Amino acid sequence: MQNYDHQSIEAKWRAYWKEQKINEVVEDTTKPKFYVLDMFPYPSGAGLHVGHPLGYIASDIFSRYKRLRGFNVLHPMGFDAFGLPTEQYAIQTGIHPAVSTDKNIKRYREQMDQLALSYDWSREVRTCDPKYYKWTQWIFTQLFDHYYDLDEDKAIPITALKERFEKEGNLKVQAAHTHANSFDASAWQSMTAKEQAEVIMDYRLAYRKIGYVNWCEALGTVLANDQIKDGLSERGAHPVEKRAMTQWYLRITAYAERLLEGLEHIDWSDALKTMQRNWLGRSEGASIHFDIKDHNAQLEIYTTRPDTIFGATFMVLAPEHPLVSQITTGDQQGDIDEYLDYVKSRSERDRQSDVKNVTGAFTGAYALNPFTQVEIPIWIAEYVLMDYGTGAIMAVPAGDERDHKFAEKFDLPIIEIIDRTDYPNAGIEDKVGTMINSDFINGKPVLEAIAAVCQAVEDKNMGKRQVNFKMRDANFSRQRYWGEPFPIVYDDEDIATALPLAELPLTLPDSDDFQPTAEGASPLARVTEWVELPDGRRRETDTMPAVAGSSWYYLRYMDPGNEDAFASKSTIDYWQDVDLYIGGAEHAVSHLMYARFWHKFLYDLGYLPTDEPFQKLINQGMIQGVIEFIYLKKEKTEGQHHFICRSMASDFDEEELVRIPVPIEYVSAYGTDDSYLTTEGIDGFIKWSPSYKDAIFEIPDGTYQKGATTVTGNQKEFQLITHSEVGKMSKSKYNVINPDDVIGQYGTDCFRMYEMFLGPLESSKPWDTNGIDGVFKFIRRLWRLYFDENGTFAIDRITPASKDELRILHSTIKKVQEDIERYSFNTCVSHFMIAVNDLKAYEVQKLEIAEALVVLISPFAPHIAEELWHQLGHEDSVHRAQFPELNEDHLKQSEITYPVSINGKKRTEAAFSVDATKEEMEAEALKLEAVQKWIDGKTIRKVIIVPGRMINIVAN
RNA sequence: GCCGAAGUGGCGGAAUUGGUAGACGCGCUGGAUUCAAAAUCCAGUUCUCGCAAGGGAGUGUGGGUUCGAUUCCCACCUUCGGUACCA
Repeated sequence: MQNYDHQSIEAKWRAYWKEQKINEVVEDTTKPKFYVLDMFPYPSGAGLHVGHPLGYIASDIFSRYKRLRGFNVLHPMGFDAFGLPTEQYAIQTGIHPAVSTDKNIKRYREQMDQLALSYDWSREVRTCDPKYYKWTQWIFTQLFDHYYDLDEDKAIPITALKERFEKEGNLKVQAAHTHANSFDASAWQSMTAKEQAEVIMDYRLAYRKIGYVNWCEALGTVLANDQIKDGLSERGAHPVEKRAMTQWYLRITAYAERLLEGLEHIDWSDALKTMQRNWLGRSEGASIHFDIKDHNAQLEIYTTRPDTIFGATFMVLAPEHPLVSQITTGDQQGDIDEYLDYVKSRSERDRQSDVKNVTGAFTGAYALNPFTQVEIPIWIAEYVLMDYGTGAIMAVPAGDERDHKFAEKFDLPIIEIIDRTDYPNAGIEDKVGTMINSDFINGKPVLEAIAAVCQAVEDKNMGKRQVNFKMRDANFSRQRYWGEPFPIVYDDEDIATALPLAELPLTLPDSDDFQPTAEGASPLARVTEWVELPDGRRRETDTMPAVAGSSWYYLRYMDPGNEDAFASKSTIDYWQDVDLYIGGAEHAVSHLMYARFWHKFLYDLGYLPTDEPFQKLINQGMIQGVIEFIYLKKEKTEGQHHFICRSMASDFDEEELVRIPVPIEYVSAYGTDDSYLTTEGIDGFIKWSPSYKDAIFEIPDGTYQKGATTVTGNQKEFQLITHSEVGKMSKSKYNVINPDDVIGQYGTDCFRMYEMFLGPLESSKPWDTNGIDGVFKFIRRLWRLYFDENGTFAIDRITPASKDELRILHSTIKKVQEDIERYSFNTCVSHFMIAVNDLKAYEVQKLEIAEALVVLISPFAPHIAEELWHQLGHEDSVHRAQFPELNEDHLKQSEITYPVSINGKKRTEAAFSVDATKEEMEAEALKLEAVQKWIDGKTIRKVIIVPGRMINIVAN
């Protein structure tokens, strides 16, 4: 009997598809479009592991399915090729990032091809390619040359803003900005060019300002907030400190409201939307001005609880607040200076790791409650952050937990302002209860009180209602080599200008020194012939972060070769936006937020027809690995490392042992509860890690050292039990499973179907090769449906399919179609198994059934489907076929078997004709022997019959 | 702490609108085929009582709604993910 030979068949069809350019797609207005996108990978040196392809396979199945349904499908892939790891690798090895990037991409490409992912590679993009980053730079120049007008609620050219300043100053301009002062037309006209440039800078959507940045000394660069974990750099776990630097920023906050609102109209998971909402962190409240006793300056605070103003017993400024130096009194100067020193000495990590500890110092100054003129002492404390709100708060110990702790520690008064006797379970920050001790709002419920105070604040000109967002403008500067250079030059007055399109791309100059300079400037600063222009101007030396290139790559796929635009109007009008986007949840905030921001910006400029880039988004789960550890005693035995069996670990205190990860190839029964090392496994481990070559390995029955066993018990085989843990697949845990190995053994079709069969796309699960045999068997069984026992292709082309065969086929069509549409690929695989198991009852398959089944399965197992399709006599590819049409008539049955329950518990079954009436069924059901037995001696209260579903008899 | 998701056999998981809980696969048990093995095929497999027929229990825990709850409501527990002095 001829068995399915995946090696030769898969290779044959991959070559055929390549030659036929079957995956290339062009705009075709006669067909509806569908855009399926994967998050493009960062090509790391490690290659793909079995976890990466999960999303790629799912999106590929969906793409192939949509093609069979007559859609013109755009399904591209590219590489997010700028970034820190490649540069770190270059620093360590001297290999130029461009060289290692090329090599890594080549490897990724091979692995992806092996998975038979139907990407149109003629559309590949790489963010590090000058032809690509020309347009990344161009979008940056557009951000630089626009500001956000709040009246128009969109981005407007800076030239229009200059004209308004010329005519009327900035008094009436409603715009997103960071400029502190107001000026009229004459003030504007009397400014120097440099002063004007500085004002304009504060309005640009891409702007420069001094900011406190996360500086990582060891990496020599600024890090974004999401590159920091627990106060240490995500990469390398180096300490991070705050440092003031002039940096480029993108004014994403201008789009905060639209980024929030847009979430209402896209089909993303609630979990993801909530994450974005939390990140945006919208809050409604009021900003209120407090006079300062004996000072001209006013103190502006932001609060979400203006109703609690009569309970404000002290004010707190952030230590960096500019007023601190002005208002501190002579006798408090010492305290304040001491506290500021303390704050400076604390790293980001200290601040985060001990939030319970309350600290602060008194300035000696007093603010005046704007309603009552009561004097309120002004303190400074770490817990108030300079870059949120106004960097200052009114502290209400009775209404805020942190304020309460602070008041207790420094013995400040606490005034109860809300009577919550009607709400015994409410917390002190809940917006329920009735105001007390609160002047004109006494007796009002909290929500009314908030409104009343807001109104009074505005009426009396003490401040205004205000909406705040937690999200900050993003730092867009990196002091690195391997990124897009900023298309910006400075003149001798340090006025920044963007390069015109004609001068783009500004290519990254070649260099072989990737270390940042001692002052923390980018390595580009060393390339003086590049930095210094002949006319005396100089270039920006920072580069853009990795998020730049990934914020718009999905648009470039529409028209990747275009040299005159990031994509032509006609291709954008055709492809519109992404219909389905699949990728990991690790990009839930930064990448997806930035892409949405850039998309909305380009929409404002009229380049895009829609204002959201990704209509449907799915986060695929992670495929985890099992990490195997062995226990090492911290204390050496007779100068030797001493490992012990897991079964002995409970005899020791936790502090006495360390867990050492072991590469999984040495472990027997890998992934099971009782995985262990044999003496061969130990030998392998020692060879791999020679520092343990003389180590002692102890099990309850004996020891193993330097190749010799001392077994005291009667155990036949030496088994050192390991400790298993599920975790991320990672090089450092030595638990990476390479898809190439699995594919080599089982074939791509099997691998694809097995990854889908593992479970729902969105849930994380550990990789387990054990189950793959089931899918492998299924594929061979599928193959055998088409061959007789002599291995000859055998299909009945004459006999029409029976009713039963048609029912099997059409129920499979129905289920597969429905399940693909709801991205439930694991259940599709089950349905295929059921179909093949059912059809096996027929010795020879009928043509009609055989053909439809091949098409149905082709998105999942493209190679075997293509082979069978050609064996069936087709010249063209199965991937150009049509999805079989569902005919519900074949699913209709003349009889339905009903479960019959008594009091909700199923007791028996009974078959009824589909057109039996309820009355007939009820009468028949009551006559059933099994029913009689259960209702004997009881009264029938009710009989419930749901047609097509079930029968329930209620009796007692 | 807050927000989100999820808890179903020995294991991965299924049950789409409240309607036969455990599809499909792994594993396991027994059998057929074979000189033997691989491969393949057949039967069984939630737990529990019982030789069987047939009972009882059962979807994290406790309650509720309903003729009927894995599904809806309330409270709690656990796990995972995100986030954190955000005023």
